Amino acid sequence: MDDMTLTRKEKEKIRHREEILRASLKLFSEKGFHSVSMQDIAARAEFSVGTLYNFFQSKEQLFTELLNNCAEKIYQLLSPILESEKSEDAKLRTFIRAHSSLAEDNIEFIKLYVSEHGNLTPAHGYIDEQAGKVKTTLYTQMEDVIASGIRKKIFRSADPKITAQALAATLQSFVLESSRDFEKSKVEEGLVKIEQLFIDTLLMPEKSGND
Amino acid sequence: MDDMTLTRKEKEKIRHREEILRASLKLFSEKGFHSVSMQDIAARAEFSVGTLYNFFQSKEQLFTELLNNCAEKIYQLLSPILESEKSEDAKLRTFIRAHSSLAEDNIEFIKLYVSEHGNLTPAHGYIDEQAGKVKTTLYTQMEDVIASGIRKKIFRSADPKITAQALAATLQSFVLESSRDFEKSKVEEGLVKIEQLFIDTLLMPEKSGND
Amino acid sequence: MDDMTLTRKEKEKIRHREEILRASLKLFSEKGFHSVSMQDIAARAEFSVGTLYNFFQSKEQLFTELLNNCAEKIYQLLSPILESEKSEDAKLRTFIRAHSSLAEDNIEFIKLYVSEHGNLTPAHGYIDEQAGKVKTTLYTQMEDVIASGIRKKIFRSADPKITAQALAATLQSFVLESSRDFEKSKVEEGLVKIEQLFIDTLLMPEKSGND
Amino acid sequence: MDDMTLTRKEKEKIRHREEILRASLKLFSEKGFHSVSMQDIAARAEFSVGTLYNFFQSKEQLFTELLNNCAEKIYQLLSPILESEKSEDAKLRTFIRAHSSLAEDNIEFIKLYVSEHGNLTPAHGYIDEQAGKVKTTLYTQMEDVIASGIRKKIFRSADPKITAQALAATLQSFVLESSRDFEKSKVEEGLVKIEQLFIDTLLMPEKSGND
DNA sequence: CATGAATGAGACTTCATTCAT
DNA sequence: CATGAATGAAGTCTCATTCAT
Repeated sequence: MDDMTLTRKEKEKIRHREEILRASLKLFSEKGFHSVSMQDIAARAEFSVGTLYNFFQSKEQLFTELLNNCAEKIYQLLSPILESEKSEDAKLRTFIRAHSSLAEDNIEFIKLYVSEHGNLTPAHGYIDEQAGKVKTTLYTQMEDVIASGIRKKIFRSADPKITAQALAATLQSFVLESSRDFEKSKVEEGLVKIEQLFIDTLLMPEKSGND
Repeated sequence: MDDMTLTRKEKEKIRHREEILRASLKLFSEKGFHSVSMQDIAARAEFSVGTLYNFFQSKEQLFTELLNNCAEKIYQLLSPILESEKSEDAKLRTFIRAHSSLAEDNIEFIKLYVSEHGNLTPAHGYIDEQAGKVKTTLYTQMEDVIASGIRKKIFRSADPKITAQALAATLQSFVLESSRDFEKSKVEEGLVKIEQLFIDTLLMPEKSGND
Repeated sequence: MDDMTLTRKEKEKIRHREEILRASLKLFSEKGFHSVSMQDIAARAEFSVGTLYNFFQSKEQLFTELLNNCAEKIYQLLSPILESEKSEDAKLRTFIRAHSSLAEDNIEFIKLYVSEHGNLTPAHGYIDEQAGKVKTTLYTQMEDVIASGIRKKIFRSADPKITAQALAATLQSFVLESSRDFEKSKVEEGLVKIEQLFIDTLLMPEKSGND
Repeated sequence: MDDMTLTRKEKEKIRHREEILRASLKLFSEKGFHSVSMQDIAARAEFSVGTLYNFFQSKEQLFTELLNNCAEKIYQLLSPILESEKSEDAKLRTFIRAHSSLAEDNIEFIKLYVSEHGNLTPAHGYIDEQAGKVKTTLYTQMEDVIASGIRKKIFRSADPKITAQALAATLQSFVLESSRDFEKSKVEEGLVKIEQLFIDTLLMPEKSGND
């Protein structure tokens, strides 16, 4: 019982913390970092301002936490796909299609990420390591998959780095656009086209019969 | 004489306005909209705060003006290329390579545009019509060129909309990255690779000479 | 047994109270009243904030209590010296030398006392009666000793009040300075000089052996 | 005329700055640094809070400025006395008596200085150089005067450092006490007694007939 | 049109205090 | 008596904007 009491309190604390994070995410993704005040967050989370500071050292730290969560979720979704045991073209196809659920589940995360992307660019000094590392890691993994596919003659010769960047940029642009008014079927349709555009043209000509 | 005096005054007025815009652009592109104060701009432009308000109604309007200029310049550079009389593949190749000088000359514009891209998204209500229109127009023109190329069997079959978006996203991502520390030869090298990636693979197989 | 339990509990209560006071003293003397939060004290005392309020009505009351303890300790040390049966000059010499151990043992008390001396001046309304009374009492006792010494022709004629104030001010200034980095031998050396300065010159000329 | 206009504006600015300083001094000396808010100062100075920050970078800097002024004024009053061409005993007598006008004119300065003396002690890291330097300089000058007097056999042998410290502490204590309710005649009376206590007893016995 | 001192709303953050457990 | 999460008033400081000169 004593144990339970303790657990209950701790559970509450975690729940409260998550409520704050949820409220923050919503607001930040809607209006951007600078246009949301701690008072706004407090009001939306139905806590007092002071309580926010019992959980997070500062507004910036709260935002960073959010970014980290975002990056981590995306990483957990996408990285395993690129690290799987499938063939290179299958990996990339799955990778592309995974952006559908990513767009569906994490619209706010994506908005958040993009909403302050400018100000969080290395150029301005900000950007937290975690988010940056995730991005770099995913890019590298994409490159590796493409390079590996080329070595195995699954793909025709191309620059892996640029190809990875192009695919990533396209997907990001598409997902962001989709997040404006999400519609599952349309998104999947678009992703199929991206798949065709990138993967089919990458495949070696002799590898006929794709789709 | 009265006429001359007026003209001289007016010229000066225009020059002052441009000086303010130049100072603003520099600062906004360096630190982002919210981290630059009107006092900062006044100091950099070597005018008083009051003078800024003689030229622009508000900080936001000044920023919007800047965005418009940015969009307009980019439009003036890129649109003629897509509207020219060359063949579709030549247009796209030129279009892509034009991003080199774009990156060189308008690094600040680009940083500016991206730096507040999030907060200026339709979702937030901001974004000025002009900049939005430019983007839409360019996209449409790209689509048209691609569609036209496909119709003429210069390009193989592909979704023009998605292809345009992919190319645009890739170029934007690349130019932005290049703007961190610009180096002409590297940028051109990269653009050639983008050209290969997109154009060469779009070309009909019988069009020989693609890798 | 009930009695024992109660006593044990009460002993613990007192111990807890003293632990809080000890932690407070340390912090207040280091950083001053306004730069120490109840949270700081709670952390250092290894109690919760709420517990602090079970012992003390408010932060100010806690501080006042500390001042009282401080004054009381000093009083217990110094007053008996002035009230002893020795000759007047011996009393003053002992009084002066006692400031060595006072500086040694109560550096924190002294820092505390001085650290907020300004804000606790009658002019500001604060200062607790106890501490004020102690000061007044000691001053009066010093005066009395000096006056008595003069009456007995041990000391030459001088204004007892001013002399007492001068001696007190000098000692306070010296002890405070010593508390910055205490070194026993240096302190004692200084006190000897103060003794020479004040007592030897107070002694009647026929009292030989003064310098 | 153009010149006059400029001067008028600048004079106004200086006047405003001084008004803020005056208001701050009053409040700080009454309640101490931490118990006075910038709002308080703004209200008393009849300016807005923002205006305060047009003149001073921070609350602390405003306070420091005040301390500097204080220290400088005291230095300008006292240092010349110790540096004058008079005999050593005359210098010290004049020095002591000068504390009368010091107490009269600068009660607030003194309260200010003492009001936060604790928190501005080196121990806490604060204290501005200027004020510290003034104190050190005056102490050194006092020491020099005393040492010189001893060398010239005007004063009998004594430790110059401790004697200087004792005199300074006594005067400070006395002036502070006097500042509670200033009464010129009483203050001068007290200073005469301090003079007798310190100077007369310092004089060589054979130098009879003083006072 | 130029100036820049003045404004004051509003942002972030701290902390003494309370209260339910 | 112990706990510590929650509170919210209050403090410092910033900055877009105004207006008298």
